[in-house]
Amino acid sequence: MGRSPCCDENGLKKGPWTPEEDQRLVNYIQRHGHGSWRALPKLAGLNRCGKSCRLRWTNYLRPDIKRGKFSQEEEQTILHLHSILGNKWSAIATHLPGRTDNEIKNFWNTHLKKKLIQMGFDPMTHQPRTDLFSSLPQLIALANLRDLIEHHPWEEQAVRLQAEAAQLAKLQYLQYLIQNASSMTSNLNSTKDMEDLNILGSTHNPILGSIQDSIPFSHLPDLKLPCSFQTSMNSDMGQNSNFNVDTPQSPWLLSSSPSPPPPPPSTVLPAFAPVTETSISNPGDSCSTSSYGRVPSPFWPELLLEEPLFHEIA
DNA sequence: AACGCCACCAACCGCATACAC
DNA sequence: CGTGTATGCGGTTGGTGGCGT
Repeated sequence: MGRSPCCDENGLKKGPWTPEEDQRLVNYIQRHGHGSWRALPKLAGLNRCGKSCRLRWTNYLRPDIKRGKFSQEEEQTILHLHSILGNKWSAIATHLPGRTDNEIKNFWNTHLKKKLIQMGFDPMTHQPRTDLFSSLPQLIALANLRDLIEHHPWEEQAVRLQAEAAQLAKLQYLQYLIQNASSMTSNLNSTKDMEDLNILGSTHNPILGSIQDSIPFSHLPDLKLPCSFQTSMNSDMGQNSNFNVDTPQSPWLLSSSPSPPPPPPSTVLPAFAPVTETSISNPGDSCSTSSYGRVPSPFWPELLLEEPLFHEIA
């Protein structure tokens, strides 16, 4: 349990790498492999510590590194995995080929975290925040509406906004169901599931609620279900699943949503249940506390939960 | 043009874990 | 089994460039 000695004890160079240093490191590793990182700098003729060399290689020089902007798909994957794994950057990175944990961590801290906060979600829990500051974006949005409202009859505005919100909510939710249809087929096994899907057209949807009557479902544009989904819907009438439309957490994960939709009103349920210490496989890990341990909500898409990931969180 | 502010990201630091002896 | 070393990991820092004033 000892600690490795500090790198700069012997006047070793720190700071940004020069192209010459990069070239030396690449050349050496291509010829000999990295072997012992501690011995490598001397062998490669670098005035750096082994740790610095390792980081430079793994985060920058490795040939299989994918650089450039994160795609929408990658962004969703990170959001999804982070809601399950927390700040386990290396674990998240294993599901994003070519991306390093450092890169993902930076992307999270500079983009995704802010995005969630702006939307009023706690970036650590992925749940809607209830404190005063979290309400600021909504309050500002409301303030911006004031001007609009002052110049138009209030009722007319309210009805119009309500109608638009209802349309948007329905479209986005339906879109979500369709996009994840193939992965849900294993879970969509019951008449209950069928009912859950049909709830979009009912007048009892707790999400859409009373506005359903004023916005007939038939007003929505035609949306085609994937064949595989329709087939499974027609054939699967098995046992119950946990799929539940009453818990629509993290709706911004809709992949092609132009902008993240707001959290659904009136239905705020946990996206994941706290996990007890005993359910975590690695009790020695300081990150494996209940604050990090999470299980996915039934609402979350399953498509990214590959088998190795289940083992990680099991 | 000069300055300040801010976002981004490479690199560092320190702790935890794995493993050899 | 205890100790020391190597490596992995996550949090943080600091340099840099873009942008607005």
